[in-house]
Amino acid sequence: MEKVAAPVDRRARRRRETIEEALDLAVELMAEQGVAGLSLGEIARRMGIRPPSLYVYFPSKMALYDALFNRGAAGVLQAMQEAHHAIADLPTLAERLTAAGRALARWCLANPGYSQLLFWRPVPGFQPSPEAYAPALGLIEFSRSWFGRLQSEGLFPADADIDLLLRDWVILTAGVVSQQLANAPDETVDTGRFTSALPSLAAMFAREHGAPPAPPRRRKSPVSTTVAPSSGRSR
Amino acid sequence: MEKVAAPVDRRARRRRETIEEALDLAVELMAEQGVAGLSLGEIARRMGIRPPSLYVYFPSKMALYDALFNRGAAGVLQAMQEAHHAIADLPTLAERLTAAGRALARWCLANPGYSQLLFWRPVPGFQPSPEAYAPALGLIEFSRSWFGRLQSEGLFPADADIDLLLRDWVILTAGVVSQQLANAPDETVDTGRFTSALPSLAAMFAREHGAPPAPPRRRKSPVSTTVAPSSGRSR
DNA sequence: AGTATTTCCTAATGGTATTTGGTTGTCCAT
DNA sequence: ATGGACAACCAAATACCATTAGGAAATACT
Repeated sequence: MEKVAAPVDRRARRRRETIEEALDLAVELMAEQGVAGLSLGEIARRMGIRPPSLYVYFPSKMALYDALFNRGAAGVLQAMQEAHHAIADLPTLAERLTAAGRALARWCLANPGYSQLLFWRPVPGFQPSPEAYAPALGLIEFSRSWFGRLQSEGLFPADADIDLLLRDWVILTAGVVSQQLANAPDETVDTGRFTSALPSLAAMFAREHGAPPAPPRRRKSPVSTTVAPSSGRSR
Repeated sequence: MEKVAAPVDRRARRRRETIEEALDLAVELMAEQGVAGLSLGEIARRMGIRPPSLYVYFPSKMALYDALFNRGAAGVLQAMQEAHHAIADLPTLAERLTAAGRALARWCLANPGYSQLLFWRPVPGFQPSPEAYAPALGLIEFSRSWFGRLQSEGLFPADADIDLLLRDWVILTAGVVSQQLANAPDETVDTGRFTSALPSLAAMFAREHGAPPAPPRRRKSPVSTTVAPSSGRSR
């Protein structure tokens, strides 16, 4: 009774590995064929097992979608958290918004399968379970606290309604990502015909909702400060 | 040989009616279950015929999707054209943009089945045929000419790039509709948590890209004119 | 009336998700 | 090491799906 150092079964480990393998293949398939193109049979085929054997690991296809939703949401959340280390150093509001939008767009274009599942509702009866939805809530909370920090730093007016700002910003980024994914999913973030609108959209949003840039001890604010290097400025 | 007055067969007429009936039922089904929930069997069941009989009217399910895409695109186009009769009378740029956005959102929320098919790409191998896509191009062209008219009227600066403006505006409206459809398709345009952002978004867009409102015969443009009741403006 | 065409059917094929029941192998305790 | 518990897998079967093939009935045209 001294087996000490193997408390967690090797079997449980192998099981988790198998589940991960199935999910990886599912993501691959979704990226190839879209969410609706996902088939348990094809996953099983690529794993070298028969379709019914997948039911050892997932009680239904919906459960697989649920796991995918969870993984996807966790993936975006992590990508955004990592991106924000660099973003926090950027000086202006417009630059930070642009960088955040680009980070999101980059992840979405790199993971179109996940993105469809997360942002559209392509599966008829599918509603993510609370556990699967948790990281999505985490992303919302993360974004909200980010906006809160921006407000604390004085980049948003102190009296602004953070939730309204966030709603509008989410709409903007959702529009960019949605259009890019639907119309030209193979373009890159840099050359994408919609993602390339991010700098000018962020600049617009910053001009509309940002706080005046730290009044530099003069009476009149300068006419032209250093804003983002955007192209399509009209005014 | 005097049958004169029946040039177009009654059979052709009945055929068209049957096709219309099938498409109507398909739209109904898409609205209920989403695009992926569409099944030829269910359409046939509701028509009172057997599934294979549908192949008399559509060579494949893709052809049915194609017809639906065509119908949907024609529907939005018509809705937007009709809406623009009233829109053209509105005084300010922001009001016109808001009204246009609301008209689009209204149609999309009323026709969620079509909307999914048109704006997302939920069907794995489906690419609309040129004929089916024609009215979608018509909508783009209609929007572009609308923006051109706005520019001629002086609501957009004369040197503005209409295509860039349109791209950004499309992104905005796509974001609103996409978020509303994905997260709360049952809310109305007026109470929708995303569609209700349209006025403020349109105002932001108008302030960013609109031409100054009819320079009142003074040398310097006034510092603070009567703009929309927004809170945080930076410049 | 006869003929061609349209419309609908039944039957069948191969795909899907899923359930059932059985077989093999792996692990653990005795 | 042997027996029992459990995991992983499979074959077979069900029910749905899109689709094809071939035939029967209705419809229109000559």
